[in-house]
Amino acid sequence: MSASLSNEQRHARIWAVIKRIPRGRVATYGQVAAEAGFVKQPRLTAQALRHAPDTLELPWYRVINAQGKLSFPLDSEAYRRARSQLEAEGVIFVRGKVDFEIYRWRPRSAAPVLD
DNA sequence: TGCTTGACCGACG
DNA sequence: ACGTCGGCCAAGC
Repeated sequence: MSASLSNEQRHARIWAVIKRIPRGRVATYGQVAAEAGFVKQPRLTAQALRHAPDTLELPWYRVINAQGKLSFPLDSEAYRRARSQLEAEGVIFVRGKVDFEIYRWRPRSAAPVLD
């Protein structure tokens, strides 16, 4: 990816991807980063989320880690809010984990490859 | 400027 | 099913 991209631009691209995650689906930090053009940089997604203004009203709770779990302490307010939001959208947790086979967001490829 | 810290991830033991 | 380790890279101090 371009190295001359400002962090603000990076965050903006990541926020744009997060906004595309539909109700009742989830995406991993790594998936979001890759979708935004930053392969193998899941931490950029975490960072973009930390810096996201509330006014954006991002569906932050739809971004979970690659283990299918929420990246918050079980006893935290963030965990409770994210989990109840997801459950309200129909996402089922089994032993604290979400089943990617069912709930993973599968965006349509923007550039279909034909051979 | 250099070192530590993350809302992370995949490989390995 | 864990815990550890290295890779990753911007922020904060």
